Amino acid sequence: MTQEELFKKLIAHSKEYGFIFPSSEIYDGLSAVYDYGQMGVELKNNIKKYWWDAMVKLNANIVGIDAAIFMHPKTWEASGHVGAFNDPLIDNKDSKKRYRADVLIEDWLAKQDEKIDKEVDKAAKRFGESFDEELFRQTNPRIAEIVEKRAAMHKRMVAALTDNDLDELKKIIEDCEIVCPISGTRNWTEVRQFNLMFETKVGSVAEGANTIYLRPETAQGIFVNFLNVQKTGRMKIPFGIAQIGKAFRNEIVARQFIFRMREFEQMEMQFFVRPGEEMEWYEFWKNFRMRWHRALGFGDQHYRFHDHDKLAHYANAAADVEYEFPFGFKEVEGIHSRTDFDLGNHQKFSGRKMQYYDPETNESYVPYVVETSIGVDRTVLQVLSASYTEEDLTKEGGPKDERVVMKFPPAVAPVKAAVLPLVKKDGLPELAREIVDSLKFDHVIQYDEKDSIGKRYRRQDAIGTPFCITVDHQSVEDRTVTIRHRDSMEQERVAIAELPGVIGEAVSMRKLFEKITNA
RNA sequence: GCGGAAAUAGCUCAGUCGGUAGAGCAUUAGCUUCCCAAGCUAAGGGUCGCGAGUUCGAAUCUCGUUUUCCGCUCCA
Repeated sequence: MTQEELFKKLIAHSKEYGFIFPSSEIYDGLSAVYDYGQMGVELKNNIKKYWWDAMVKLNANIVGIDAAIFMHPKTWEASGHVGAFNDPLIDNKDSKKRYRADVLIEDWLAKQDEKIDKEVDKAAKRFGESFDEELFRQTNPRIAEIVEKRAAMHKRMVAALTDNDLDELKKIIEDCEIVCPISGTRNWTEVRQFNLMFETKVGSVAEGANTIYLRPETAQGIFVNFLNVQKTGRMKIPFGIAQIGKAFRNEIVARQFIFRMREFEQMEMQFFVRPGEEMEWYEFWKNFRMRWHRALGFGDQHYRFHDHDKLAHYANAAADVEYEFPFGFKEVEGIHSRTDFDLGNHQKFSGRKMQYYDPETNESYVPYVVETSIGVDRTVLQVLSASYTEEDLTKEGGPKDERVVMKFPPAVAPVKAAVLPLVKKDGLPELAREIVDSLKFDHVIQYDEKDSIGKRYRRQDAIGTPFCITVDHQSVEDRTVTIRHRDSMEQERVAIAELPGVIGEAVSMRKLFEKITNA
């Protein structure tokens, strides 16, 4: 089976068993937006809990917050999001190259100047010493024509950029007969605005409401609260602030299932350090985060670091944690050394001091920041694709038999156990219900009495339930049951009284945390 | 965004030459009581992605459109 086929099967499986649905499917769906179903939400919540506890509980110097999605518009000026991503873009359909529409027009304007200079040069050669350049420029009809058209186009461009009139920009490109420098054709797409941030209005639209944005990253909610948390929590540097929340980016191309969505969830931690100590903390968090990933037990060889050569405007070091998806190694998490870029800019834009008084060094300074930023949805996809397993169970000479198993780590599995009466009579269902009641306060438990026991095991395999508790006739007599293990399909007999302890231990996140901290 | 492919029941798919929409699995109810799917009976479930056009008549032909997948492109 190719990786591509595997990925398609994973997407189909995710929908069929209630993990992930296309958004608004009855209306044909909405491109690159997905909903989590009854299984998906459990898996996702467990992954978030695994992250939150690993960051906030295991590290005494990290606390959490939950900032609003709406933020003051100035936030995005300070962060650099407003300025950097507002360009009108146009594609050439033949060369498939993308250009800034205003740059294309400006290049054309520059070319007109060159044309004029050429005419002047030609004339200068022709007339020799008697040549009056000024007079020539003013009187030559060919030059006059170029100058007039150039001026008209320039005026139109300025107006179009001011009014943000994208159709007019396209018309100017057509009227100037601008060709693609690579393909040499005039086969252009429409001009589009490439602003990554979603806009909305606050207050009455009629009374000149303010434009605000859906946050394109959660990090800024932490930076603007830096002083609040530091002061009220009596935090001493180095310390971190963690947050899980939604962010929104209007990607032009959003694809690969839930890998790149326009609405997505991030788990971010900003770690504030003394300037000059950022590189050792950068290394610390790279390693800590890698251990978090590897503790899930999917195989260390499927994870790697990718160090960035080209750095973003805010960073002085950056690395990705990549996982080997069916479609190749892809970024799941980023660890960035963000310097004092964000706090420094907020200080500049807000006029408030974003500084920390360090009692050890007796100095005030803007802290440096090391960020760990992981995509929740990408991690869900990572866990889904790592867990998806097809097994051939065909016995010698028997009929063909296969099963699909989601081999989730028990700690993140959506359903922890299913309680199954072997038959639907003789008091077995009643005893099974009693067992469900004894476990349901601590775990998500399913009860199923429909169809043969083998079929029920397969249904639980498909949603990755690690344990099936089977109630048989012996159970009624001696109050024991069998636990059937998902991966080995082997069974062991356990007293009903021991079930809460056995299941609780097996699905606990404790073992994962120990792997992270003991390394 | 460009190019290619696809879309029929929850899933996998069939549907001939344009002539009243089908199967298997799944689901629900009942029977069966069997520790690793596919035993029996019955039932429910379809705007054939959507919108136009051609036609006496369109799941089928044409155009447009939406969504998905693949390649390119993009991705602080």
